Amino acid sequence: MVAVKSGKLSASLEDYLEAIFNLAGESNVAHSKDIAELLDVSRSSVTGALRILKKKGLANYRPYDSVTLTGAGRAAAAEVVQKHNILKSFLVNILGVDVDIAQRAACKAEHTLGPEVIARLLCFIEFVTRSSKNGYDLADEFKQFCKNKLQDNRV
Amino acid sequence: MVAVKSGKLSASLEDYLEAIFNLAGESNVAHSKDIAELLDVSRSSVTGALRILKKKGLANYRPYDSVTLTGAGRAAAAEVVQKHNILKSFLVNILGVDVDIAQRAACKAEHTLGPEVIARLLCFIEFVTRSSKNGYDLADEFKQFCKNKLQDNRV
DNA sequence: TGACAAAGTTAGGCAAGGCTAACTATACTG
DNA sequence: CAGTATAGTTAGCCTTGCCTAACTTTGTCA
Repeated sequence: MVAVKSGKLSASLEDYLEAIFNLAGESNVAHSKDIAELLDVSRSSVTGALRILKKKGLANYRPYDSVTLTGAGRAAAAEVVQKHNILKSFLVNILGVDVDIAQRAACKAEHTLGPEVIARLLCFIEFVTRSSKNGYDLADEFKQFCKNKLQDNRV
Repeated sequence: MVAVKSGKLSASLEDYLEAIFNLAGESNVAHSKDIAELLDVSRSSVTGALRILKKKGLANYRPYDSVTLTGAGRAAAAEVVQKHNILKSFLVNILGVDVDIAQRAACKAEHTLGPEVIARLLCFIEFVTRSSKNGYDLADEFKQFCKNKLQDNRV
């Protein structure tokens, strides 16, 4: 019974997980300092978060050492990252939202949308991809449509 | 200079505004008790929130009296409500998400998505409506596509 | 090898937002 | 009009999550 699914994680903790996941990459380890910089947070806040993640069985952490994620931690992080990517892809590739704005929006919404919504969003992306292969470029059609509309309304 | 645009509101305060707006309806007034019930929060939390909304010039509030929104408050609330409705409409009518799940998702995401994203989402809804008038029922096509997909993945 | 810089931790504090319990005001009803 | 139920408020507390300042550990290099 290693990986207790201890309830939902806060948005903040998910951010830390995501940061560690992204920083770790191949090497598998992340450093407090980099986490702090990535999340724009003080080093002491990182220390606090790591202790909580450890307690929840999501991170391997010992004072003054670098961090790795446990299996459960990696799974949880991967889920968040996946949500992020799906959201961003939808926003950029289908809605045509500016990349930076989409990035920021995805960073927030990734914590609020449940699996049902994310699954359908992913499905929708596939649907659009499929239809573009079949000769109907929905995203592009929409971009045209949207350009006029948004122009009218000065948004 | 009545309506100071005093920075962004927290998700919590937006929830209170939205609740008051929805409860007020025609009558224009809302009662603490109903706000508390709607938001599933204690009455004392409502009192605290109302004092803040008053301070921000968003609510007309006097102890032991019912609440109304100021012009600025109504505008801010309407914006949140609009985001909510756009999101919910997208989730239900295009993605085919279950109504209750969509409702809950919209309640959260309404606080995190900026005007650029919302504007495009609205535009997308119009786009889909338009194309259905032109004989291509995109939402329905997607529902078919999705049904198979999601079945396969047991989501 | 020892001194210094960089990384990490600890202590203490703050703000937001929620809670319960106890109190006050209001309003309804006999 | 008195008494009680209901609505609203206040006081005091808790949790989350962040901060700064001061301290400790680690690692590097002269």
